[in-house]
Parts: sequence; C-alpha cells; structure tokens
Amino acid sequence: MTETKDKIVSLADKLIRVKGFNAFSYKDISEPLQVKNAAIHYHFPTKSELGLEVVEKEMRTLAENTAKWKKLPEDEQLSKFCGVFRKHCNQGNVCLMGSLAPDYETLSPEMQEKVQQMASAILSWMTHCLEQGRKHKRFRFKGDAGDRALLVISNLQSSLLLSRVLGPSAFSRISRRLLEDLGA
Amino acid sequence: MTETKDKIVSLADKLIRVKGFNAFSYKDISEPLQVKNAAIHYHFPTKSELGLEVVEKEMRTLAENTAKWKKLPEDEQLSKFCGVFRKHCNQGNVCLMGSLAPDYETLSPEMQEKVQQMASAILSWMTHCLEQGRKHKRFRFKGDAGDRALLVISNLQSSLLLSRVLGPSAFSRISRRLLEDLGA
DNA sequence: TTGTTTACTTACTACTAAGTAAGTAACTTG
DNA sequence: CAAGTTACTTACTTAGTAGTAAGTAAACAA
Repeated sequence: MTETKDKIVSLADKLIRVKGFNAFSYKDISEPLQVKNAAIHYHFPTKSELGLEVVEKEMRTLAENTAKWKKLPEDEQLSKFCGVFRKHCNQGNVCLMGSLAPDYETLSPEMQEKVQQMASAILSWMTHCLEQGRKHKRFRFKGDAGDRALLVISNLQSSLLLSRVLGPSAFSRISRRLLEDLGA
Repeated sequence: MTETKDKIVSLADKLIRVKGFNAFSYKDISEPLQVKNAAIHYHFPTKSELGLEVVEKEMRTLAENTAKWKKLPEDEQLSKFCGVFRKHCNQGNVCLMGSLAPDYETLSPEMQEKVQQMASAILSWMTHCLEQGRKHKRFRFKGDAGDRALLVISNLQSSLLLSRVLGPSAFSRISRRLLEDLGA
C-alpha cells in the first residue's frame, strides 16, 4: 500500500468517527492530504469501497489486539479493550460501530454486511472473554455470557456517544461501574 | 400549528431516526407530503430550526410521559420507559440521542445545546427514578444512582443501534438483562 | 370592502457532492 | 531501451443540496 492510500484510510477513519460517514466528503480528505479528489477515486473508486477498507482495517486491528492479549487473564484483556475506548474518548472519537450503526440504512449492502461482520466479531470475542473469565473466577456475573457481552459492548459504545454530549466524565463513570459490576 | 407543519416535524423525526440528520433531505419530506421544498422553508427557515423542533417535541413527550407515570412504582416507571424503546425498536427506529450524538460535531451550536439539554433531562429523570426506586426497595444496585442511570441509558440507546445490525433480539436480550440486574 | 396575514407555489440561485475521462510524469520490467 | 504500470492531475459531468425572492389564492380583520 502506498503512503497516500494509507493516509486516505486513516483520515477517513477519523472523519467517520468525528463527523459520520454521510457527513464527510472527499474534500475533507483531499485538502489536508494536498491531493485532488480524483486521487481518492483512483485508490477507492467509490465511497463505499473506502468505507469497507476502514471497517476491514478496524477488524484487522481487533484481531491483532486480541491475539496479543490472548495469554493475559481475562479481566486484564477486558481492561485493555476498555483502554482502546478510553483512547478514542480522549481523542474525541466515537467507535466505528457507534458511528456506522445509526447510518446503517443509508449504507451500501456491501458495507452493511461488513458492519454486521464487525459486530459479530466483537460480540464473539467479548462473549468468549467473559465466559472464560467467569470460569477462571476473574469475573462474577449472572446469566448468559452472550447477553452480558452485549451489555458490555453497548455500554462502551454509548459511553463514547454520551461523552460527546455530556463531556468525557460519562465515559469514565460508565467504564468504572462496568468493570466493578463484573467484579473485575 | 397547522396540519402540514405537524406532518413535517413527524416525518423529520422519523427520518432522523432512520437515516440520520445529515442523510435526509428536504425532498424526503416534501415528496411524501406532496408540497414543495419551499413550503418546508416557510415553516422552518433552516434545517437546524427543523431539527430543534424535533428535539423539543421529544423533550415535551418525555415530560408528558414521566408526569403520567409519576405515581407508579419506580420499577413500573422504568418498564414503561423501556416500552418506549421497544416500540421504536419494532418500528426500526433508533432513539434521537443515538442518532444525533454521532453527528454532534456537525450540528449547529443551537442544536448541540438542545441535544445537551435533552441528555440532561433524560439522565436526571433516570437518576431520580433509580434513586427513589432503591429507597422504596423496588431496585437493588451498587454505587451512585447517577452512574447507574448512565449505564441504563447507554444500554437502551445502544440496544437500538445494535438491533439495526444484529437484529431485534439484541434489544430484548439487553433490556431483559438490564431489568433483571436491577432486581426489578 | 379593503388591507393584511397565512400558507403555500413557481422558479430560481449558489454551492457541493460523488464520480469520470483523458492526460502525464515517474518508475518498473522484459 | 521500449512498453507497461503506478500514482496521480486536469478538467469535467451529473445530480443533488439548502435556501431565497417573488407571486398567489384563500381566509381573516377593520
């Protein structure tokens, strides 16, 4: 991948998180990178294909991270996962899911499918993490691990959204309560 | 308020929830209502003013509902509140906060302030509900009621977003766990 | 009855969006 | 060294977008 192509994807990622997929334009990318909008179309013929690459990159990052954390105790794995969200919070970003889910109905079928895949990947990792963590007495919680995973993900996702509106304390209040509830 | 003006606001509300504030256009309103786009500008000179009216209407509805529920036990109040979200889920809507928070940075200062007010109103109602509910032994939970209120709101908000992507079971799984956790 | 307001329409402007066709300079490969 | 490929630019099209100025028919008010 060329330098420019990388920069386009990174900037698109940032723009999706800050402004939303439908609100950013090619000008928001071409101007700061000092290229013409046709240069973006050269690398990504359509906006949808650019969006796909952003989501795919995020999924690769998730896979890399979880692989890296694999040998840690589950409570520490979860803590690392929260750390990714904290970092985004500090940078004024929301998570990709939190940005793309509201726009879901306006996305191309290809992007819809990719977003679905990302959601499933996150959910299955979190489910596994909680399940194993409970088995290893790192977590204490009631009910199905899959249900609990949905709760944790939804809390982290919304904490970034609410932080936008209510200030960054929303994130820290939510994430702290979350981890305490799990007995982590 | 005239009939047309009412219909414009209702349709804008639906469009914000389904497509997002930046993704809907005046054509999405003028065509189904069989008026010209200038008619919308007559009632709402700018898109921002239309958005403000949608949020204000939502805040009035919230105030009406909570007033109506005031004498119910707190667990039933919360159940009614969840019912509003369930209804939206069934209609394929997300909540206004869930739709407007990701677009927050692209909104006019006036809309940003109004969205903030809405978030504060929801949070303060939920906090009061949980606080009183715990006092009246209707709820059991650890920690500050305000923190818990943030968790509940963030779960409901994200449950609608995730339902878009993962199907409506996400809502029911999250809301069921939520209520069980509170001992409601 | 005349003047004013309400609720629009007609016809338009200024702008921005994504996307494309053709050209080009530099690098790579046989 | 020639041919092709890569990574763009130039210049453009098409199709929207929010928003506006001027006109109008009907209802209402003095």
